[in-house]
Amino acid sequence: MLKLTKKVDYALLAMHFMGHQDMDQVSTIRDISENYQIPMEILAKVLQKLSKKGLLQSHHAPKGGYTLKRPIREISILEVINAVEGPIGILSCSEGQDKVCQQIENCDIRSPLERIQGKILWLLENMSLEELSQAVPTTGGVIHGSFDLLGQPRYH
Amino acid sequence: MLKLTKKVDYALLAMHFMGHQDMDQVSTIRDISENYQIPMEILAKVLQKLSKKGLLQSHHAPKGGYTLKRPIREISILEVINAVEGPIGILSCSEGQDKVCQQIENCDIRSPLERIQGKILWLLENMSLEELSQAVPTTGGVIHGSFDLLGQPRYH
DNA sequence: TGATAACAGACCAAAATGGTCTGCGATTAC
DNA sequence: GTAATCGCAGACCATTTTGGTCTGTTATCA
Repeated sequence: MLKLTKKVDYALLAMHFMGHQDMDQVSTIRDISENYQIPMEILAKVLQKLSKKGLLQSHHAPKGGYTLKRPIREISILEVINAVEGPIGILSCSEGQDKVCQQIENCDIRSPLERIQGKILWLLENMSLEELSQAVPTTGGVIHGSFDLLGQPRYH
Repeated sequence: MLKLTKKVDYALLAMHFMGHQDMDQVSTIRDISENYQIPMEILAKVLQKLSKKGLLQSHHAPKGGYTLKRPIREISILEVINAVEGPIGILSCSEGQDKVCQQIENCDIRSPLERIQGKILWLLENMSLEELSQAVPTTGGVIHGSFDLLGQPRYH
């Protein structure tokens, strides 16, 4: 229920891993899977998807591996999710066009839920992988009068 | 992936249904399931959970059924979700305490993801069931200089 | 006291998810 | 040129989650 999949977790970890190396340094599946204890085969598939979607550059050869195609600050969480799981929809009726939702004609709550969904997507789209590296500030340091998108105070 | 379950859909629809009747008018499972084409048995369980959590008042007797315990404007989407599915966590490692996440010790992305989760919960907590009834404005009518929590314009 | 409503839980089927296995294709160091 | 090292591809399977069914019980009231 409203949960990210393991594959997304793995993708985020892998991207994060590569983001903390030189742009031109290759990382192999083995490197990453050993670092995070992720099964190699499944990580392989995840990285394949990421490279198909243009987030990674693959280089198959000895001494090959993957590199980032863009710096992590230019890649959003949403892009990663979309790459490995396809477009997301929180509505249970938003999946296949073939199957028809039984409730659709009487469903008066659809459009408001879509608004919520839009906001969630907005959140994910506007958080970059770079921010995944930033620890959350613990004490003090608020910037007076400055608030983020959810009305929470910004920190120095 | 990041999707609401049918049970939550059913719960929201049922609450919405009851919200548009007099507070003291009872609705039966049959009423609601017929209105939305929802299987009776499963709707029954959903409503049971809602009444156990104190969102509904049940009255079992002939001419009995369910009534809302509070007006819908005082009930958040999050409350409904929590009632039927339990507390939500977008992290795939946030489930059971018994199972240990393989990546936990090297997981450097946990706390940022928890921030995202917090924001999503905030969204769901701050949208009431009443808002589920409000259609989204289509054209014009923006209030100049007024924006909602996501920086989107407010409407008249 | 029996009809009508909710309550309870075992049970099952389908789908999503996480993971394994097996083999192929590309590149390059030697 | 060829063998080692890397990614690519897809069939396959086990587990978990989800959606739904079935059977029977309990409470209330006309």
